This record gives sequence, C-alpha cells and structure tokens, in this order.
Amino acid sequence: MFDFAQFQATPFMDLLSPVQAKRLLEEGHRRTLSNGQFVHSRGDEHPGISVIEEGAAQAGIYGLDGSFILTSYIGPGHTFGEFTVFTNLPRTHDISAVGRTTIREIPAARFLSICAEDPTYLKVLLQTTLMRSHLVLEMLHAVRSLPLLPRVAKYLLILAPGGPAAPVLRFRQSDLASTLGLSRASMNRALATLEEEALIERGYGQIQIRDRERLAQWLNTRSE
Amino acid sequence: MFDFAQFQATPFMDLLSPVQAKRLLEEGHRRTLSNGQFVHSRGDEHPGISVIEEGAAQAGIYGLDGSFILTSYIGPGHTFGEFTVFTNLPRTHDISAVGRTTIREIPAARFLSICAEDPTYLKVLLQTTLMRSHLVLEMLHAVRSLPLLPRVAKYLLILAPGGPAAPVLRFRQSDLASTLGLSRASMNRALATLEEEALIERGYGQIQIRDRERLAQWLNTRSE
DNA sequence: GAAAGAATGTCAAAAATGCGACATTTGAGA
DNA sequence: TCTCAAATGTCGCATTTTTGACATTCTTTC
Repeated sequence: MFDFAQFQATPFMDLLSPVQAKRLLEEGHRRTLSNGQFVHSRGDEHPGISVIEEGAAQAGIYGLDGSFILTSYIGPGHTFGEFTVFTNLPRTHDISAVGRTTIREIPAARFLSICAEDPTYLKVLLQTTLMRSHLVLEMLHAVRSLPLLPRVAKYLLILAPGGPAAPVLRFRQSDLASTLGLSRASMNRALATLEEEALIERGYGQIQIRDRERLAQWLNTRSE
Repeated sequence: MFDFAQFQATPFMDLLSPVQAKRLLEEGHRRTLSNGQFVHSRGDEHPGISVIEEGAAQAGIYGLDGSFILTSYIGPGHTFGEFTVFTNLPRTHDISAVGRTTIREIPAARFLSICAEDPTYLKVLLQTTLMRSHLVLEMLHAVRSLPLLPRVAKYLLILAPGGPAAPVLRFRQSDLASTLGLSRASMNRALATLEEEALIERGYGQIQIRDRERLAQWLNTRSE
C-alpha cells in the first residue's frame, strides 16, 4: 500500500472504486492548462479540491527573490486543495502545471456534500493525507539529520514522479537548491557527485534518475 | 479556527461535540505515564489511535548517536497514532510523555468501527491532520528559507504548548539543536541572542517564551 | 548537604557552505 | 539559421557553522 522504499504515496483516485471515482469526477469542472501555467496562487480564496486527470503539477512557494521552494510534485490521480476545503483558509502554496495538464476542480461545498453521502471519500482522503504528511515528515527529517549528499538523493526520490519509467525531474538546479535551502553551487557539486556514481544524469532544466531502485539502495547504505 | 499567528492547531477533541467526545473516550483504555516514559517506539506494531487526556507527549526520532529530533509536541485533546490506523504500518516515531500524563488508547479496529458509525470522526480527524500537515510544511519552509535566528524563533513558536500561560518548552538545548539540524553551540548562541532581546528566558533543561504574541511579532518583522 | 552526573556557556581552530564572478552550454524564438 | 536569453559548470574568497575542549552552573541522589 505504501512503498516506503520508493517514497511514493498512493494516488487518491487509486483508492476509490471505479464507480466512486466516476461519481467524483462528474461533480468537477474540467480545466486544461499549458506547461507552467498557474492553477492557484498562495492567498487565493475559492476553496475547492482538484484532481489531476493527466499531466502533473508542482506545489511550492515563491521567495521574495523569485526563487521557488518546491514542496511536492503532484501526479495523476492525486489531489490538491483539500486544505482549503476543510479549514476555509486561503491557499498556502503556489501551484502550477508541469507539462500539458488537465485537472478537475470540485468546489468545496459540493465535495463536502459528496462526502456526507458516502464517507468513503473522507476515509480515502484521510489515508492519502496521512501518507503525504508522512512524506513531509521524512523530508523534514532528511533536512535535519542527513549530510548533504544523501539529503539531496532523498529529495530527488521524494520529488520524482512515480510510475514505471525512469523518472525525470523537470526542475532547474537553482530551484532544487532553494528547495533544499542551499546554494546553486553546492547543489551543482552534489549532483555532479551523484552523476559520477552513475545514479543520475544532469540535463538542461532537468535531472534524470537512472534507476530509482539503485538510488534508494545507495541512500540506505549511506543513511543507516 | 486555525490561529496562524500562533502556529497552533486546534485539538481533535475540541472539534467533537461533548457526546461524541465521551463516546470515543469510552472506547479507549486509560493509561497513565510518568515523565519521560515511552508510549511507543519507532517500529512498534499494534495499530491504534491515542488521545491525550492530561499532560502532554513529544514525538520524534532518536538518532544513532542518541540525539533526539523532535517533530511535534502533542498537548491535551490532541491525538497521535492515526497514521498506524489508516495505513497498517508500524509506528514512525518515538513518543514519550512530558510530565505526568494520562492517555486513552483506542485500538485500530475499534476506532474504525466508530468512524463507520459516525463519519464525523473521520471529518474531524481529517481537519486536524490537514492542520498539522500544514504546520509541518511551515517548519519545512522555515528550515529552508529563514536565517538562523528567525528559524529558531519559529520553531519555538510551533513546538511550544498552547494555552493561556507563558509557554515553557521542557527541552534540552542539545535536543532543540538536533531538531533544527544545527550544533548545540549555534543553538546556544541563537537562544542567547533571543534572550538579549528579552523574548525568551533560558533555563536548565527548558526555555520559556516570555510573550508568545511579541515573539510572533518580532518574527514577522524579520521574515517578510 | 555533599558528590556526581547532567546540562549549559564559551572559545579557537577546522571544515563546510555561501557569494560573486565569469565562461560555457543549451534551447527558444525571431 | 542565427541570436539571445537562460541555465549550467567552476573557481577563489568571505562567512558561517561545526568540532572538540574545557569551565561553570544546576539537579538529583545518596
């Protein structure tokens, strides 16, 4: 259910039955976004939950200097915005599309009434929220207890999209750097070292994990 | 509902009606712990959710060198262990009592059946989980984007117990240091500076926040 | 109430990291 | 295709932080 070794949460939609999934999507309004387009900005009102149908999104916060601190990568079947539904507070993160992306937006009131009808939605959302919460705790722990190199590796694993293909992270090194709270120079050196170990490949605006499994193994030998 | 300025989540029990609260506690087994006594250790099985009736607990992870990385301070009315109930995975944190503490332990199966009876429990647990998740994200953000001094201040605010009284954090400086991922020397210097500003007071094995409001204000002028 | 253990306060040398600068490579758009 | 902007690769130097050591203060326990 929760593949620790791969640091990936199960998508919300995968935990619903096909009927429940269909029912939920029907309540939503479809929206298509081009690469990099903003879905929400920090501070936006309009509470509602969104489901990714195709493509992906990234959540983070822009710093005053334009740097982007990434918090999570949101893939197909995952949701975002549930925080606004259950707390009635404005958005806490900036969310933008990664590649061409289609999402379903379900307004807060409507989602809540679906939950009232069938509490399974609540239970499943709780499950995914707890898993993601756990991942954030893992990140927090990594930031504080791991040396630079394994710390970078762990973040790559957590932020990398799931799925069978070799994961490609479409992030600039400068964004990754501010995400981990270090300078671009240090990030570049760390990535260079990981590349020497043949664990990743650096590209222009992206990083490819050559073999998720092997990177996870390498991390284990380094952190325990 | 969610006091951002004070970085405190609403306790789970406060969001339940008196009847619902009573019903839940009746399902649990009461347990009394003395100061520092362990409730659970990382890796423990036996899934179940626990509610703090009196006292408090701290959750964290012990490092190999004996250092303790604190994750959260859990006060009266708050829960812990919900992760084990909904994922069937072992405990991810070490939890110990702070001061004389009584808790109610509700086995996973029983809690789930209560939720099935009355989905309000699910909804409320989702609310608190989302709030706490948000707090962890705030911590993560602080670690990466704030300079040392405001970072320490923010952690003190997040980790400090709520309530009207001047909060006292019963932590050793060495634990606080490893919680923020820095050395005891740096932590000591940071705390010394905050004390010079008359925001906190250092004690033996504890730190007192002189005025939560004022510390939050000081933080705001420093971080935006 | 004395002694021992535990935690804090502080310092200088060593190490790690950030900063600013500049060359190089890549990709997008005219 | 060519040009230019954007992103990466690298290098000293400045700064911060850690390390390890030691003195001091506070608690606990005998």
